[in-house]
Amino acid sequence: MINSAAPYLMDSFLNLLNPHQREAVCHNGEGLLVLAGAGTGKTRVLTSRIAWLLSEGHCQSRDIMAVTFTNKAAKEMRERLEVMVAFGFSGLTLGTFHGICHRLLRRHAVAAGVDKNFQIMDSSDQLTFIRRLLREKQVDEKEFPPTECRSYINAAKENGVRAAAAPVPHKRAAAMRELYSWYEESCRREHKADFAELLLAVVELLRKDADLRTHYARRFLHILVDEFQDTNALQYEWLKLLDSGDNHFFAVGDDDQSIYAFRGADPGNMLRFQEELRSNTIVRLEQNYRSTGNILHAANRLIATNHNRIGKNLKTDQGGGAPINIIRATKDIEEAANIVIATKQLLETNMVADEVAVLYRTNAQSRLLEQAMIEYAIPYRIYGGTRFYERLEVKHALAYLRLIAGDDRDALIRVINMPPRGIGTRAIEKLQETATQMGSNLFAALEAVQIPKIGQFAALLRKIRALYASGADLPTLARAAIEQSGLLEHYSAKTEDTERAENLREFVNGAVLFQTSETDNEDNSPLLQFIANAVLESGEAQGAPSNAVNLMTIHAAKGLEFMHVFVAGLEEGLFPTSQSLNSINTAAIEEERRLMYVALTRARRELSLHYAGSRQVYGETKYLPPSRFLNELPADCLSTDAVDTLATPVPSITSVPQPSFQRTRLPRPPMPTDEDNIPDMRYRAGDTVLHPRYGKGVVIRRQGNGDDLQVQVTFKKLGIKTFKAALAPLKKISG
DNA sequence: TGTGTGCGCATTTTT
DNA sequence: TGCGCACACA
Repeated sequence: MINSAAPYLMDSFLNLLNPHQREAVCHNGEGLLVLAGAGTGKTRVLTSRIAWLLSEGHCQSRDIMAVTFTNKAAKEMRERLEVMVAFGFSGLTLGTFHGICHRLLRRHAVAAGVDKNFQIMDSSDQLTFIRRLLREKQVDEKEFPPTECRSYINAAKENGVRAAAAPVPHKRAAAMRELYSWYEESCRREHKADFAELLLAVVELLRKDADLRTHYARRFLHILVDEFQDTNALQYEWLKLLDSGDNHFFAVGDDDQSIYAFRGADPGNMLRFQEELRSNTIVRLEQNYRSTGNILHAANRLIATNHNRIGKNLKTDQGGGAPINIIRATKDIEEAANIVIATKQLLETNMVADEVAVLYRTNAQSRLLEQAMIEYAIPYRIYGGTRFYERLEVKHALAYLRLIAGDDRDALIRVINMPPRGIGTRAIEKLQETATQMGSNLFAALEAVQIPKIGQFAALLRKIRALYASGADLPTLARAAIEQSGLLEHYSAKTEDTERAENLREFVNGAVLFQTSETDNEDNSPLLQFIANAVLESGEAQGAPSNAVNLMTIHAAKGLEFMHVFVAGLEEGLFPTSQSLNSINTAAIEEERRLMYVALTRARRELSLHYAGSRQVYGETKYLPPSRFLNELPADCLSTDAVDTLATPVPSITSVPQPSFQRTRLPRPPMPTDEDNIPDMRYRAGDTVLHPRYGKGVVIRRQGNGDDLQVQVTFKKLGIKTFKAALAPLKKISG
């Protein structure tokens, strides 16, 4: 059967690959781990692999599953495949972990014990849900902050653990577990699923249903996983459950780019994968097609400082290129100005704005940069804003659709008075009481309660639900949701809200588009699919000017590349963050270093690294020394200015390395409860200390250990003083 | 019911 | 320092 790329076409694609890439693409053994460095063509390898499998007749498209983390990555793979696989690849399972599990869960809802019409909660929906639950159970939100509860629940789920099985090491954990248990119960009762639930429910289903597991494990002869270093315990278990014993796993990842360990991602899964999923070969992709020699050299050297890594070295055929700049500013505002002025000069020499990026560690840093961009009239775009389906007005519109689809309590509360129709807290309380008296839910009470305005709302609800029952299509429903509800009118009336009204119209456009392009011909209604899609794929952040300088966190920059990259805020306490410096676990600082590695490897041609002598942090002026990462770069790829800059002692920590702690491989060492247990932790760079005579100062450097520990403290007026930590009358104020 | 005020908080966040 | 959220008020 011809279902794939014509052979001659495939040959031409194979010819584009280097020997290592080809080795991976044409791998014939069982499993394969591809260690793909930054800019080494990993997407090309993944897509070529699929094209090769099909063209060589190893399998049909329906036998392949390719999993990514982001919708963007899935989309990119799909687009590239469309070019490569001439005869199409319908039947191929390609999507995110969550997207694929979502489909499985809908298909096997009954077997999994969930309602077929379950609704997905995004993280903000989840928080609202938890808040309501806490209120219902009369739990003090001060004592159990909803966000902490959410983290607890998500972390448990991502480790594959239900409330019933959650460990209780201490009293608080017992309380958390009970909360988790209530949460599970409420989710079940109200047909809600959070993100992690999509995976956990499928994992549990596969755990218990051997037939189903065998079915899928046999079906997917080839399972390809992108960004394997980012998999968490639950995702890994899911993959393992799909192991039939003789299907083929193809994992692509880079442990050096693991920057989501803080969220439960475990790069150790790469090694586990090798052992447990029959991959006795690693193919290393080290030929980099992105950056100049200097940039790669710097990145290689920096990351070599990390102990806990599989190990690889990027190389390039390009020359050294421009040396890396390191630029010191006296203060943060000046740093922003330096970057923006340099950007302006680049643009004047015909650099395309899109090809310039300013990267930073924390979102808070974007403010000064943004101001400077405005001041110098440079078009810019900040990534990380509110995405389309996360916008307030769009969430309202979506809530109306949810109400059409079924009894959704949170959706009801959200829009019962949106647009305002005179239903206040008092009325809602009454509604709630009625529901309790009836021994039923809010929706039953809606029809029973004797409040005219609620009666009107109930009528509205009946009307749009009737529309659905009569078979109205998705765009009609979307239009009804914003028009009959009065939402559109409400936002159109306010001149300052024209953008919101515009977004609501865009919402309807989205529905029209979804209706026509809808590829997922499962047995679910387009309405449910549309809602789920909105949550799982909440869309681009914003449509800023098309050609603009890119401002984003380093996390957001992963996977992207730019001709010229500025990295801002390279200071101890900011990057690496003070939290990572204070951590007794070296894993934290290693993750920061990987983040730096990601930042460096975004640049194709030029790289400028910036730091400031002082910075406003939460209204306080902090004097932070330059980041250790700057000192970890080899001098021979830096500009001479850069070397001088680093050598200038302002406040200097030049080449004195921070005391490196013994690298233990303990997964999670116990957190210290009392700082005094570990005297070395008393003073860290960036800490604010109080001296009886000199006043407030900031620790900029520490040397030695135990009783010999010396700290250098910079005082606003007196400058830098050195103290013996054991003797000095210093008191730590913050850090 | 919408508006104001003040408190508390403040890495990173693919789904 | 700046904001987002919770609560108090008119």
